[in-house]
Amino acid sequence: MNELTERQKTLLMLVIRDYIEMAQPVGSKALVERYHLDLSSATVRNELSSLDEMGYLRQPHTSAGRVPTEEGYRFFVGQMMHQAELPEAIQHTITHQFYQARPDVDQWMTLAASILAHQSRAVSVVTAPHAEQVRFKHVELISTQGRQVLMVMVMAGGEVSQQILTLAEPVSQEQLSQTAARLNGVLAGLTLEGIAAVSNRTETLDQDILTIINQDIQRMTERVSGTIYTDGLTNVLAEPEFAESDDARRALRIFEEHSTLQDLLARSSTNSMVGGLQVLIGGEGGWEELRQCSMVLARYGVPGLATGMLGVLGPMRMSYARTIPTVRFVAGLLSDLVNDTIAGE
Amino acid sequence: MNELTERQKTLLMLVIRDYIEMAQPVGSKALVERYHLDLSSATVRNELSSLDEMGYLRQPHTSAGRVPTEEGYRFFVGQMMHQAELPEAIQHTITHQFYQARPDVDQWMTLAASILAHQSRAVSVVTAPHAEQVRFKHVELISTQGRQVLMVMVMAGGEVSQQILTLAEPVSQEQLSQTAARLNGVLAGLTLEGIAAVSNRTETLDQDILTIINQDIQRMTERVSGTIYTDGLTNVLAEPEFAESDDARRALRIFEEHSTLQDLLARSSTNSMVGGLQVLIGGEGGWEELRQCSMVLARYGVPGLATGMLGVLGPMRMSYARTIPTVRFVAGLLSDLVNDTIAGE
DNA sequence: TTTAGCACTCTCAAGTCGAGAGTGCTAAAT
DNA sequence: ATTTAGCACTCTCGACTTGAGAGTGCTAAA
Repeated sequence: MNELTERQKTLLMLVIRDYIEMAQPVGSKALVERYHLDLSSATVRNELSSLDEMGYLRQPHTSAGRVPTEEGYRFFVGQMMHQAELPEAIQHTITHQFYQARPDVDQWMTLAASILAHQSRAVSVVTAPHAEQVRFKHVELISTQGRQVLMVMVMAGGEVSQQILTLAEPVSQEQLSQTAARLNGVLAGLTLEGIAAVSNRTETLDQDILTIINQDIQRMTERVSGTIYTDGLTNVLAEPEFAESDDARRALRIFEEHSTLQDLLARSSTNSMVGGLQVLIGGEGGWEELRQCSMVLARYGVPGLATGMLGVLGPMRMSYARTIPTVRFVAGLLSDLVNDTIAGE
Repeated sequence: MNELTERQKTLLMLVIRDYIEMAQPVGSKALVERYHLDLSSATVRNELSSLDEMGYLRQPHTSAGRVPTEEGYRFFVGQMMHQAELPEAIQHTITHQFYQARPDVDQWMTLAASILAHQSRAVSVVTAPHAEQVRFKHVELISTQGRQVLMVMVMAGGEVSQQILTLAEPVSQEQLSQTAARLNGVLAGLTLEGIAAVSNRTETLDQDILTIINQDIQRMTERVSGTIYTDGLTNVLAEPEFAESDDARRALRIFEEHSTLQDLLARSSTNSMVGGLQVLIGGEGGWEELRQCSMVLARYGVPGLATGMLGVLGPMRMSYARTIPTVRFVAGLLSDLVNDTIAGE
């Protein structure tokens, strides 16, 4: 495969930009007119023909305009990656929104998903920060009624798990508080193995709660990512490529079924570093249903302590120019938040 | 408007049932054949013509079959309401799913939404239980790093609110625990007014936290409903009436924008009692975007203490026969759960 | 009161057709 | 050696036509 000339590069960029905007095959004449090129349509035609042969463009049918191939998009994104920076005005707006949101992980995640969806006009996904090494920090037991107890457990990474327990017999709030205090003392900073090793024979109540805690931490340890937040599912419904084919419907279903989505993210996350951006074009990474889609993914957080992923899914001709800088910026912002609130212990 | 004869009722029910299933205008001949009626198509034609005049059916155009009007659907639902009961097998399956879920409100809500969406093959919505009278129960302060503190607050109704505080200066976990204990003592059982009246001059730390608690409880008091959970957004995408028109897209957007949805539910909830089912046909209640849709809504919980809503949104020709019993059953189930875990204090 | 028969209406899918957009190729121009 | 003009050719798309099919309302007979 030969190197591209400067002119070919420019032309290729123009074609793709145009196609992303118009969603229609772009022809030589239209191209010359719209961008006031100092070339005749015939010349452009020749160049497009070369780009076609080299695999960057293709024709939906003889004598239609050109449409980018996956390879074409890949080139486009490659060019875009370096330059694109989110306009300051938008940066400020976004920062401001986080600043005035209630300081709570759940709120932040919802907000991040919402911002990504709006900016990219596509579907967004954000996972809450999750620690590779789940570590006990604090447990609280709150009596609600007779034998019902609300247990709130906080992990070192900041993850919170709550559930409702039913005890064998009613216990007073004083007793519960004492139990919680004892457990907090014994379990502080322990991981799954550490907790499994603790044996506590003094009180049967402690023993019972300990079992629950153990199960809970096991569950959290086994999880590959934090809770998933999505937004913008309805954005892509307007896109022509999603109008009819039920490929689209299946693609969206993936985003509703969080378990599948978790697999998808887990698979992609193996080769993504915090700070780095990953663009999967045409369902790269072998996800059949997403063949017509692209994803822009990033990992955020503090490596080793707590990280999460965020990204955007859209049609292959999504606006990378808007999406890539936004994903990068929000990832940075969330990293800062994680760093400020959770890290540094 | 005259009374309907028995035969007209039967015919009307058949037409609607057929239309719900087939999504196509149903004609006299097809009706006779499909249901082996002991009538000629001409007779049926006359009856349909009457039903047409009475406003239960209408023709999309001359010489097409009949389609139910909103009035028709209303009749259909009225008939259905009493008889329909969820098959025992399904009741067991659902109960079982709740039984083996993790005992946590968040899980229950997600599960309820998922079950409703699956059973009705439409969009579901569930709100977490919310108390009309928000009442303080317990607060916990957990130091995470330097000046960062995680505050977890539990209300009498079982609602939980958490957020991250940034203190003016670092405070030890001991101090935090003492503050929490003091506040728990003073605030126990108080509502918004009660808390506003408390003035606590002993410690500035207590004062600061108290302010936050006050704000937080205010926010929760002002809320009209608990957190919203939805599922099945992609279900209705397959429906023919949602295939093209962007009415559909706007309708779905309502379900993504939780703030709008909250208004919608609030408006509908005024005239709905716990235990009672409400069916809104054709966007009754003046919601323009939902003109082509129907909703089946129910309120669950313990009146006066904590209640929530749940329901299903679908095209007007959704399967009421499946949806109504499911909504009713799940509402009952959630009521029991609320009753078991939260009430009886 | 019900039914058979009939003329009529309207939709829908298939087929036809011309305009328009785009291409590739060739030969002339720079 | 490039670039450009010109031209024949191809393919899509919307407009239009047409015939089959489904359904209706009406009338007259059972």
